[in-house]
Amino acid sequence: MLYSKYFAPTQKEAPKDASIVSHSLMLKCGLIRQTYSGIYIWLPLGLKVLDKISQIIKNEMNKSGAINVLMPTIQSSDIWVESGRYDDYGLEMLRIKDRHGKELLYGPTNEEQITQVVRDNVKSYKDFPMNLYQIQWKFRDEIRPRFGVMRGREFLMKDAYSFDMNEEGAVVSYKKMFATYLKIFDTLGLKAIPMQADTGPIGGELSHEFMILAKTGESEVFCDKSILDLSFSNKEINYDNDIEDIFKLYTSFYAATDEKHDINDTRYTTNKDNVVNMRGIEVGHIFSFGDKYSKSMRLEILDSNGKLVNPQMGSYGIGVSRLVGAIIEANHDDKGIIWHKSVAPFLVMLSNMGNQENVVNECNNLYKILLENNIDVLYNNKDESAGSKLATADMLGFPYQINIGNKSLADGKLELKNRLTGEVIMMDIKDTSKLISILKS
RNA sequence: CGGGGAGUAGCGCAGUCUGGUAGCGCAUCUGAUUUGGGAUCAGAGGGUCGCAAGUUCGAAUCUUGUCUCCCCGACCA
Repeated sequence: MLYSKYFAPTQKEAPKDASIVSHSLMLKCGLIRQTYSGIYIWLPLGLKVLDKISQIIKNEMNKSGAINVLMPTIQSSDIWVESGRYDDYGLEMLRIKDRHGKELLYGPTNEEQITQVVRDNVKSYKDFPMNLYQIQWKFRDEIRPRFGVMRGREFLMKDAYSFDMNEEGAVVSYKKMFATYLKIFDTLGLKAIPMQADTGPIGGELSHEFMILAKTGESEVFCDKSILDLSFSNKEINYDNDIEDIFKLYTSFYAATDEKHDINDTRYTTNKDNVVNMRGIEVGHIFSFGDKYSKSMRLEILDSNGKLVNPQMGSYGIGVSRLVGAIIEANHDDKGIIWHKSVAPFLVMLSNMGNQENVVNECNNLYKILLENNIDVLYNNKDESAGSKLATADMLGFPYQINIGNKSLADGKLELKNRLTGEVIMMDIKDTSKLISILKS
């Protein structure tokens, strides 16, 4: 992609409204623009990140056996009346009337909707266990939206819902998601720590929040330092064998949110000195809440004895749009964003460090070769100063930067810079196969 | 909702106290010279000063009302 033909409105100075670094960088780098309080336009660069995160989540969810669906953003109030939450949910729920006076709402979550779908279409225990998920926009009319996309009112969320015939099954489904989440965050290059959490208005008992430790985090958390040393090490999960071990390992350490902090927990009392009090950004939350909705909404399934039972359910959320902010919050320096390869909007920023004919020709050539090799490259061919191009490249923070200028060309070289490590390699400009193998590694 | 701050060009700001024909930096456009850490010169475009009413010969500036945004708190992916 040619930077001059792309739509990435960057700016040197961030709007004064941005109070935290990720928000500021998202505005400066042209990822988002705000339209109203807590509501954002996703510009091309930001949308690319959103899509990449979504794709990673889908891949891992699919591997776990979950099935992708898509439910509408607008829901009927009827099912919420049925579950009893229409009155409970309060002002956070955006209520709308259509032309017939029918009461609708912009979904803040989808337990009711999914329960209805399963109720209307599943009759037998043979279809269970079942886990349905979607990635869809939600709206919660937050009291105070803030921190950019970290607490927007409209936000993109992955929400999954599991259905089991009994509690044992529900626990297995829960642990599956527990492991899947670890894998997802690991793939995104994040250390998200599962912590015992409050269940909130959704209700239930088994509940973990996945927290990214960051100074700007909204919640106070307590966690055993040792859990930070655990590495998921990119391995694939064997869903038949690994689930229990993974769950046991991660829950053997003390980790809890503020509300669940329990100084009498043995994991805490025996290991007090190792437990640190920090702040965290909640990027995922999993619940198991039994028959709360299956009962109130009369979802009944025939078991193997021919008896009708209310299935055990769980719900599992990941804040997809929030993750963009959280990832930046966790990965940046004073020059800009440092994207992890898995979610970087582009892999490479190619810059011509001069407008001399030979420099431009070499850059054009290399650009063509990179495209032919399916390298996701943004080519900054703008007529601006070399310093400006370098600063832009650092700010946008793609994993690699390739710079070609008279200086490097004098030796027939190009400069390959790793944004994360800062390491710079001078490479023979003709040795494109070596370059491509590095970029693809 | 309580407490605090702010609305002037795309972004950052000055001007408001003390009313007198709206300014600076960055960005944008044209031309030239440039290109290894946010270039230089010359020129250009861009504003109903958040909105409304009032006071006044005259309002960005004073008065009243109103809307919006941001920060701290209660709520949450």
